[in-house]
This record gives sequence, structure tokens and C-alpha cells, in this order.
Amino acid sequence: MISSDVIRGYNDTLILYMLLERDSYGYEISKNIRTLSEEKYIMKETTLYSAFTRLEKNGYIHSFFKEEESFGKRRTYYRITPEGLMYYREKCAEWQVTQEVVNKFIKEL
Amino acid sequence: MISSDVIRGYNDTLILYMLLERDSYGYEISKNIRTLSEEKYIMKETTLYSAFTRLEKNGYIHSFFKEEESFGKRRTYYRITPEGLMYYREKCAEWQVTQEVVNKFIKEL
DNA sequence: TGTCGTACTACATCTGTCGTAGTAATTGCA
DNA sequence: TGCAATTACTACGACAGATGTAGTACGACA
Repeated sequence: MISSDVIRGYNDTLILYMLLERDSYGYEISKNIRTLSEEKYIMKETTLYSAFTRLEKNGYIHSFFKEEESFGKRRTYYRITPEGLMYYREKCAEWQVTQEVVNKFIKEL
Repeated sequence: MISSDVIRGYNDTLILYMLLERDSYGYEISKNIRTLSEEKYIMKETTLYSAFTRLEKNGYIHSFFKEEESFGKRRTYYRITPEGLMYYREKCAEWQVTQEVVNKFIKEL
């Protein structure tokens, strides 16, 4: 299991990755992250939804309702914006640097 | 440059790494981190010193004064404890998992 | 004598994460 | 049909780690 402080600052990136292929909503994204990480990382609900708020405020995603399911379950779907894509790319680049740097401080003992 | 949220949770690990070889003190550790990371990560002073406090509170390091320089500059030296070494090893293992997981969400576009 | 580098400490603030709790609809199954 | 589990959220308060700002104090160098 991964501690939250480790992945902190990358939750947004994981969410954006999930939106690259297609629009999605909270629960689905949550499950997909869980599956893709092979159960090694489970994002808390509150973390997920507060990330949505932040991402939308920053213009990286935008929310909408699907018309074909307008009654009943009331799912909020999210779509990544061009700014979100740019941000995702930056975070990916940053991640490469981070890996290089942190690996200099890792020693097998 | 690396954002703080990325490396958050690993500041302690970087510091412990610096203490593996020999005892050291704030300023020196700070400079060594800077150098080893090739200027890609510069730990803020306040971050560094609050990490020392936390690490000592958790029993991962312990502080002392060198007798041969007991007057004058008053440097606080730190030494890693066996518990600190264990903690360091755990963080290294966790880091491997974190890399694996995050890399699943990284795509070159 | 004054500035720069060293070596800290104090304090208040911010951000992201988390715990707890609660709402409400839909689905599974007995 | 009835009740639990799952889905799909929202609200609120707390906390930890990082940061900004500021200030102290000593030594070296010019």
C-alpha cells in the first residue's frame, strides 16, 4: 500500500490520466485507479471529490451531465480540457525528473 | 525544478540518506542535497529543520554537539539511529512500489 | 566597519488529505 | 416484497507537512 504523502501531488495526475481516453465520473475513476494500480493504491472518496473541485477550479477539467441519463442517478461526468492536457504533460515531465532525483537518494542495504 | 508536493513525504528519506555515511548538520545536509540532486531540488530551510524535529521525535535520528567545536558556531549534529535505518529501508521499498504505480499513469503524448 | 555566508529558531498560514457522517437512488438476492 | 449492499455523491472539521516571513547571532573577508 502506498502512503498518501508519497502520492500527494499526483492524485490530480492520476485522475487526468483516467480522463485522457474518455469522459468519466467519480466512482468509475476511483475503481479504475484501484484496478490499474493493482490494488496498490486506493484513492479515498473525499480526496477524489476534492480533487475534482480543484481541477475544475483550475480549468483542467469540466463537469457536465449526460442527457441520456438525466433522471435517476445524477452522475457528474468530467472531461479533460486542453489546459488539463497541458498540465498533465507537465506533471509527467516533472515526474521523470522527480524519479531521477529521488533515485539518487535510494540505496539498497 | 521539483514542486514540493511531489517530494513531500520523501524529505525525511533524503535527509536520512545523507546521514547513512556520516553524521552531519543542517547546512551541510542542505548543500549536499542540492549538489547531489544537481540543483534540481533545494530543500527550504524551514522544511529541513522541521524535518529534523519530526525525525528526532520519532526516534529516527538523534542530535548532539561536537565537543571539539563546543564554543563558537554551535552546530547541531545529527546521527541516524537503528530505527532510522529501518525506516529508511521501508521508505526505499515503498518508493519502488510508488514508482511502479505512478508509472502506470504516465503517458508520453 | 559592513556585508556575506553560516547556522539556526519562531510563528503564522496554506494546501491536500483524511475521518466521520449523512443523503439518496439503484441493484442484488432471499 | 423487503432489506442489505453498492453506487454516487456532499458537508464539515481536523491534521500534518511545507512555506513565507522574520529575526538572531557568529565568523570570515575586504
